[in-house]
Amino acid sequence: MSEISTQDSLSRKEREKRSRQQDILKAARELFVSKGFRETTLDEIAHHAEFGKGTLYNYFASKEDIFHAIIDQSIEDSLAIARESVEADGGLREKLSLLARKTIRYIWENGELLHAIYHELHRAGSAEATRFRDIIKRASGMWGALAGLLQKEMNEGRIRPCDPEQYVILFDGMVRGYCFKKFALEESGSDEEFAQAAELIVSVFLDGITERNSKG
Amino acid sequence: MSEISTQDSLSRKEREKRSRQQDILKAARELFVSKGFRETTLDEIAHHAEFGKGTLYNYFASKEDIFHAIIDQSIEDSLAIARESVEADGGLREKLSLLARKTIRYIWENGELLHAIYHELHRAGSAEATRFRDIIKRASGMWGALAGLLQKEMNEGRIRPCDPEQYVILFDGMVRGYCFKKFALEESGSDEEFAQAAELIVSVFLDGITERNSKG
Amino acid sequence: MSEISTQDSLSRKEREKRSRQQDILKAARELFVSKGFRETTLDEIAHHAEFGKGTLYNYFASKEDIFHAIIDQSIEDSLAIARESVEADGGLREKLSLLARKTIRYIWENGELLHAIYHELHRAGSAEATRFRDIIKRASGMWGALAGLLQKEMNEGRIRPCDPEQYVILFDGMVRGYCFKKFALEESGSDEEFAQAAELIVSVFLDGITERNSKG
Amino acid sequence: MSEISTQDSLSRKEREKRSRQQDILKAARELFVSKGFRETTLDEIAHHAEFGKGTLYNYFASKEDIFHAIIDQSIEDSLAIARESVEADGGLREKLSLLARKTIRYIWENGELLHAIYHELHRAGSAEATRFRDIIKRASGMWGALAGLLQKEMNEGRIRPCDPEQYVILFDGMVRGYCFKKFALEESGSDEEFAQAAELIVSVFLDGITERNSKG
DNA sequence: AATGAATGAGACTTCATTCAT
DNA sequence: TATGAATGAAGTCTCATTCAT
Repeated sequence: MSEISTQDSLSRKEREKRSRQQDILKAARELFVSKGFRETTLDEIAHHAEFGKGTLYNYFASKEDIFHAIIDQSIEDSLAIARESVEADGGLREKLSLLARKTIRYIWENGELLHAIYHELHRAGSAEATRFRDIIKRASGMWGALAGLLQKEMNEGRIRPCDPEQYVILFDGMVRGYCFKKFALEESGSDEEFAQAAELIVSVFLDGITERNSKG
Repeated sequence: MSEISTQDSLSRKEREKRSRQQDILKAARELFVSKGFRETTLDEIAHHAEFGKGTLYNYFASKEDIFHAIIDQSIEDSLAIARESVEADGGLREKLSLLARKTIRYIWENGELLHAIYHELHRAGSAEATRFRDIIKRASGMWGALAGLLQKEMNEGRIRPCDPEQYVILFDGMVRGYCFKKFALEESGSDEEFAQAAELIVSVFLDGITERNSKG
Repeated sequence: MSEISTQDSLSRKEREKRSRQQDILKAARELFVSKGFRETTLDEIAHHAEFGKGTLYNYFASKEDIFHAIIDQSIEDSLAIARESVEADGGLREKLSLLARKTIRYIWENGELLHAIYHELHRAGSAEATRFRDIIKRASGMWGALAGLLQKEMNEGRIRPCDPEQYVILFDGMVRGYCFKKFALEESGSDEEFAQAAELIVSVFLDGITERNSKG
Repeated sequence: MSEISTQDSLSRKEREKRSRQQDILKAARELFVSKGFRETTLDEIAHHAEFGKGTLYNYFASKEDIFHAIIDQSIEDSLAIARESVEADGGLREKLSLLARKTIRYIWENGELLHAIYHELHRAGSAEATRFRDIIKRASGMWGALAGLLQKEMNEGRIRPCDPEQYVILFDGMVRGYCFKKFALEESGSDEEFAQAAELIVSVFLDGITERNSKG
């Protein structure tokens, strides 16, 4: 009995701990999204999370630790988007289109956070290489499912043979290129607009920009 | 005659000042490239430039000023690459190919700096918006020449009608997407490799990835 | 009951905060008195207050803020002296005499601080004019009570009609003139000496220096 | 001959040196008057004097030295004012009146400089005591002539017996008190206004503020 | 477990002074 | 003699982290 109660207690404690962690991450994420990592102070995070500053250190070892947890979350998000799109109904074009739309929207809503992540990843290139190398690998794996899809199409001769990962990278690049330019210069964006951009990207990706109207 | 000597003297001073500025920029650039802007201290810049800390302030008003000067340089570089590529001999495919190769190489050599710039531009989104908005505009203008090229092709019915700037953005996105993935994960890169990547990008951009062998 | 305990707790915190603020002000005041505002560094204040440098910023927003708090204290002191003297028993001569004695003593004990304040007020003449203009006005208001007293005497024909504030300024000038000269040149001063000076000042103020022995 | 020429040359050099010193002092004084001593940088002085920064060190050993030279000048000015007033035609009342007017005007025109001097003198109280003690003594001596005048009147029974220096201090205090209050709160001042204030001060000094109309 | 006052290293910037030309 | 580029000590302020309560 005491065991069970202890178990329960621990389990409850564990659950509560997770819950508090999530509260903190949520608060931190909101601030990172709007101000960037470097520019957000622990005081702000603590205040926004409605905890004492010291309390944060009961859940995370350092400010960086909080950030890494958020990076993990974000990678999960991206992986989910990729998975959902690949598993959606329809053919390649539809899946790519969905992926592009979802990605654009996600970047739109998390722009600054993604940028902060990007920054931190880069910065790590030299310093804590190993740790971050892993993170990047995981993030890259995000495109694995899509690469698999392309490989299948390739096998069936519907798209040109090539390293499918390369294709994925280029597709991703177009999406991000669009977002960077768009969000750097304009303040507003509508779903409709994003859908149009997604169509253009998919269209260029699949068909290129060369006109092939000819044909007698 | 005394005028000439005066002129010479002034000119020498001016030249020396420029030279020192370049020395400082070079040192700062190297540090920014390897550590990022925020992470580089004035002490480090001064030491690396082999000047006293105070001396830097005879040439630049602030740490930010140094950074802006470097951004300007980099934008000039990029504009030059775009211009050279557009004005090169050959057709659209050759020009795009050249542009891609040059850009990849430039990013390869200046990756961290470009990232630092990108970071700083983003960070400014809210604060000193106006100033940086201008910088981004200038940097974007970089693609104007290329857009003009596409417009011409469009007019002659050789590529699908669309906002040419959009096309440029997607092309640029693919180039940068390739670089990001490549340089984040690998330490080495050869000209040959870059050339292959450039070909792939141009090929996808112009023709898409869909196979069109068939056709009786 | 829990409310009361909460109240107590809050009150204790608040009281402690005030107490620490006073500790810091006391330390700062001592240094300002002996070295002047500009010449006192935050490190010195922190060390003398036996706090870490950063701790000061938990209580005051800036070095200037500390100084302003001290100015406020000093103005309160002066206002209190003026009020007490005016409300003291006795006629005009006795009140003025008391005021002079108290003021001399106060200046004697706080000379350098007052000077530092004076300096800072002056310095502000051009820059943060508005803020300091207010402080000066408040400090000037200090003489309002005395001016009222003179006005009453004037109404009753006992002193020559004139803007009573002007009179107050002149009286104050004599007191400060005495202090400046005295304290600049001599290191010691006794209550007796101060009382004599006060008598002389009041005597000149009320009767002038002209001999009117004549009579019969 | 060579001796004479050398003498001439030295003399010319000496004269030129003095002249340059005066140029520098003039420039520095103008800046000190408008910005205070601490707040004026050597760069500003050099630029305003139209000399190179290093050149200043050929004429003065330090920034402080420049300031001391200006203090000396200012003391000379004050001594001159005192002397002129005492030697002017008329009786005591006229002389005092002239002195008050001249002093008010001088303070009006050199307020910030005088304040800076006052500040520096005070600051020295503890540090370079000896040097400044001398300066203050000299400055005090400024009132010697006036004290002598009062002594004479005293001897002839026209003013109440007392240490004449004390009287001078009080007179001076009234003048400065008026100026402080006036200049701290108002931006403008006319000669007429100053003359009225001077009359009031002299009147209070000589006759006090007590009404003595009556007398049966 | 929760708190937030305390800490102090470290960042950027200023400016009087020096010294090679 | 005149110059001003170079210097670096010193100043104010920030903030991630610790620790006593």
